[in-house]
Amino acid sequence: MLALIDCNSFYAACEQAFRPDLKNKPVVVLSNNDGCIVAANREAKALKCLNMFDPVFKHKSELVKHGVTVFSSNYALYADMSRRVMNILGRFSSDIEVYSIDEAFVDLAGFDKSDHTAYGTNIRNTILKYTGLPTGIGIGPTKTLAKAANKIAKTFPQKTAYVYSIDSEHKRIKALKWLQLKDLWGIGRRYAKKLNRLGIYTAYELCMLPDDWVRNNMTVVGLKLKQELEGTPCIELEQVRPRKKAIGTAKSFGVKLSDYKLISEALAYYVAEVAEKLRAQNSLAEAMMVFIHTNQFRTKDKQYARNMVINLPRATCSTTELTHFALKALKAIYKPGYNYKKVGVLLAELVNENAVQKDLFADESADIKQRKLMQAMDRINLRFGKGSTLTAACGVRRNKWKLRQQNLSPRYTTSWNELLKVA
DNA sequence: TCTGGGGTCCTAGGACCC
DNA sequence: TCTGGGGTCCTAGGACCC
Repeated sequence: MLALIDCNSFYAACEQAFRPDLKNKPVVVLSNNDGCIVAANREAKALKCLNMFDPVFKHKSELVKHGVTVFSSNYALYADMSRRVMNILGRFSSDIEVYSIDEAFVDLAGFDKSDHTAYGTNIRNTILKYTGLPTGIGIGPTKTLAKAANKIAKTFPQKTAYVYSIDSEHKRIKALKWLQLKDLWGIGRRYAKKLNRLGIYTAYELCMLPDDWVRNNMTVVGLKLKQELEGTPCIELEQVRPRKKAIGTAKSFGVKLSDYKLISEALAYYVAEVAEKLRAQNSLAEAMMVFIHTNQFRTKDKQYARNMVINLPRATCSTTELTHFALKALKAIYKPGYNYKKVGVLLAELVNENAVQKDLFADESADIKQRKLMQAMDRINLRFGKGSTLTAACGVRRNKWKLRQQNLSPRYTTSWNELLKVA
């Protein structure tokens, strides 16, 4: 049996954990640049008028009217709270897959069958006690059924107390008949629509379809999903996160930008970010894509979007080397006279640093020096905070292009200067 | 005025190899 | 009239996840 532990309204709950005054009050969290609503707690969802991913400016008046507290995204806080939750899970089982920032699969093999729900409740109570974060826990024989059980746990809290286990054939059938296709893990908008047109609305009805049909119309991914719903595990627990195959970043500017120098400084900063992630997973990049575009929502503005792929002359993880090529690409695709909204970089063709063929004629001493420099930078930034050391190409005018974050909460758990004050 | 960001996997078809 | 057989690699597009 597998358990899926998932934090309820994770971002909003992280904010509330340090703001007891907001208990039982509506809270939403916004995307980068305070653009869209990306998280809402139960109280905020109950207002109905706040659609997830709607731009926040469309809801200004409702937010004020209902006294909703609004936060900018505080990823330093969420990442640290996530780490704490995962550490707690580690006490309960050594077989864990951290699936996303707010959920994890836990293998319950070896635990007493009759006690899965009690065990889940124990996990839930421990996380709540140590972090202040409420969770929902679903238990089932496959990942997909654990996901489904989780959905049931969260939908019927009065009946389940946020823990539900699909541990009998009877419960499995009942769950499948209740589960709407659109709520299934692995069924997105497209497939839901397609199946609905054929008169198929529940997970149970999906399972009634012949395997061949599912295979032909929904690829092997759909077939695996069906078999998982039937109780046959097809999706393995991935305890070790595989290395990423691509690492990218692209953030909208807080304001529209036209100036080449400013855009290049933002790009250099993003390159430093992705290069640090690249080194953290011991990979090198063999290719890079740089792109830039204007704001498609400003229909009156002239629009422009372009990208450029560069095959790097050799695999590298050096920020300075990557910056050099990124700026070269930007120079090639930048056109003056546009209001730009976003610039981004994607590192691709990532290879393990130990599996790379070296240049037979290269001067190794320069590489070693460069490697040490990067290690020093990474250590300084880890200890003294993001951006403590940067390349000169990043400039000193971050405030000209950085994210808009007007309702940012303190980094309560990761910065000495921002600790929670108790009066 | 203001509209997110970061990923993965699968398939079909074309180009190419021997 | 008849035109092989067995493969790999790449890409664009479509689907999905959080």
